[in-house]
Amino acid sequence: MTTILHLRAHPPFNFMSVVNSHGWNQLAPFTFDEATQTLSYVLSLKRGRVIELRMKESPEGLTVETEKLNNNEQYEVAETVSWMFGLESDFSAFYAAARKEPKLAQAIKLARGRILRSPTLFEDVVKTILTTNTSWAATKNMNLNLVREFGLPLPGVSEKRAFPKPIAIAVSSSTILKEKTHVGYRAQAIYDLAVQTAFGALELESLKTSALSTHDLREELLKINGVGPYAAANLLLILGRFDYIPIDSWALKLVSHEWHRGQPVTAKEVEAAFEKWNEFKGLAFWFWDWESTEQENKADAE
DNA sequence: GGTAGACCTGGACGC
DNA sequence: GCGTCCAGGTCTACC
Repeated sequence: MTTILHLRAHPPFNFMSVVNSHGWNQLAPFTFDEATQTLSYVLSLKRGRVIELRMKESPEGLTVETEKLNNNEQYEVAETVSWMFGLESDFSAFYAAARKEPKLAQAIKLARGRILRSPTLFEDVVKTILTTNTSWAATKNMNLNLVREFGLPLPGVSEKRAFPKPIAIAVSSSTILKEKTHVGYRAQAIYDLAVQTAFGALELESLKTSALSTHDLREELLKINGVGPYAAANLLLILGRFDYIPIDSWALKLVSHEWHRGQPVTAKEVEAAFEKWNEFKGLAFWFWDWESTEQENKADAE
């Protein structure tokens, strides 16, 4: 027996634009099946039951197929998936501002703007820390180790596991975390975050609906060990605040090729390039059509 | 406020 | 197969 939930999205909505909004779909416990265009996620419900969600596009939003659920569980899953996909988000103001910018035409056409989230901010902060100072391959590996070693298994399918609850990491130690997951020096930051979250010293999840200004919210994120300017900006994007740009080495390269003929640029020059987009700065950067510039450069070189 | 160096993993490369 | 080098953000100490 299965349960199928039909969830409506604030239009316009494009399922694949959310799935491909960043690399989260490649990080456990997410998996994406190209053949069926299905995004799966192993979810640990509040009462501890572990289920697998299989999400697909539908005419009005998306459908979620999972094991047979009771009414409370159905409500929890609907709320969780709505948060993960930002189903209630409205990007009309961004699209209006972007209408005259050819480099954002694709963003409007494909209803880009939503950024795939994890069910909890704890998971998104941990994953963001795992993206810092390393390659994408190492990020995927460290995250997979974390899920394998500390996540609860899906009943009957032990190789599929949910993302670890903070308490699962908090009752361990940073040394064990480091040994088992190969997260290196990041172990202390992840362990501290798990302890603070598990024992109530840090109300991380409340930041999802915080009334703080973006500046103050950023300050709160920067207080987390392991979260610097790049990670904070990335997390703000996930939280639906777009006033900051996550400037990493890749961002410097993109801006360098877009406006500075490949010459080295600084973070300030990246900021300056998107200054006019104000509260949509992060969105304009994230969904800018960088590819067309790369193609133009290639054509010029030939 | 700006800069240098340490932190750790994994991929690329040379032998 | 092994060793070396390098890329990648954050933090801390120092100027």
